[in-house]
Amino acid sequence: MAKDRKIDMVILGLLSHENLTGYDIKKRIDNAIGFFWKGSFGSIYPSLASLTDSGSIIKVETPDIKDGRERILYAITQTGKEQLLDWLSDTKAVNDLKYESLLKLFFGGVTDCKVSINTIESFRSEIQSSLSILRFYQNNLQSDLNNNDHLFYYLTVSFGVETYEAYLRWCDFAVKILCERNNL
Amino acid sequence: MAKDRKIDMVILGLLSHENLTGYDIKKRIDNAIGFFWKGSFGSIYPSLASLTDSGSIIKVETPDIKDGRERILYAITQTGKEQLLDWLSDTKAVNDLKYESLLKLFFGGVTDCKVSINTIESFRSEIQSSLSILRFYQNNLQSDLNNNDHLFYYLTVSFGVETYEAYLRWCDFAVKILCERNNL
DNA sequence: AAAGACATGTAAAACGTTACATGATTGC
DNA sequence: GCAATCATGTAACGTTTTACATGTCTTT
Repeated sequence: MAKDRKIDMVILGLLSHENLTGYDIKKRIDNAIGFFWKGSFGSIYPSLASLTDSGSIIKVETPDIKDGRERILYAITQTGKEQLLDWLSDTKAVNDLKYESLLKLFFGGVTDCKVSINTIESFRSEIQSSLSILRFYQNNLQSDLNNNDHLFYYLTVSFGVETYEAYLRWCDFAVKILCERNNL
Repeated sequence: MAKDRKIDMVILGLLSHENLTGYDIKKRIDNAIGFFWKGSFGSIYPSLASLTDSGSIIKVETPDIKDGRERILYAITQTGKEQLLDWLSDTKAVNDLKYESLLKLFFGGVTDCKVSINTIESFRSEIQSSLSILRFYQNNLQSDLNNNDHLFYYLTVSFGVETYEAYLRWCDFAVKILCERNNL
């Protein structure tokens, strides 16, 4: 047990706030932590099954099954909480970047400079739209930092804002250098 | 063919600069692009084999085999160059972050605030040591930006410096907020 | 003599995504 | 009525890491 599959920890973490269905969990991942963590149904449902088997979470009855729609609500158990706390208190963490845009830029020397500029511009516009969303969240969260959950959400969103702003500064810098270089 | 396996593109890109062995490629990945891309021998050697099969690269003779050590030098072919250029000119790129430190922080509400501060401090020291190395590279590269390869290397390293500095600013900010909150 | 770097490669395991399969409900 | 969303789940596929296996050369 305790293979420490990361998706397990994500689910335990989310369930430590509130009871959720698999579908809810997917939405939470996409909305709240999507900019630094991903998760698909294909990994969520199997994880829910194995966490249930190991007693880290349990299925709870939904008192208001108003429709014929299947809906399985999960709750974290004491075992699950302990597992989560163990993971949280371990300072070692894997932080991994896979930036294909940078990879393309790194090899930009073999091709026309405009290709690299396109790569950067494409990256920039992607970041810009994500940044707008993050700023929106940041503003909303800022107004209620006394709520402990909001505080931690706010801190991670602030990480996103700070780094995305840095990305944009770098985009300006890189494009400027490339243009100067090629008299564009 | 042309499954566009990313490791294939990394190898083609590196070979577009100079002929290399699998072992060399591993070192280049670790040193030059390690902060935003990873690769292991277990993916490099199979990729070299399949790229050779598809005619994207070829084995070249090493004229100075001075020792009994096995050493296979690879070179990129015209086919390989075209493949690389196709990939480079495609603006769509997958940029993926997996930050376990942020994940832990996000769930920090369930545990003692000091645990979260430890997580951040651990992240900070990791970033700090990487940043020193990146700054060292940045300075070295800056002195010879007329070399085109150096220019693109410099740009990616600058990305690292800019973002790592942003990370550190955020660490200060986050720790400060958490301390204020808990009168630490 | 031993440790560590050089050098190639394979096999197993882990992990995750994509696509598929199924079906109900809600909003337009 | 139709599209979108809600909702769960499986299977195939692909990629990558880890560990193993083997052997040489260089430095201490």
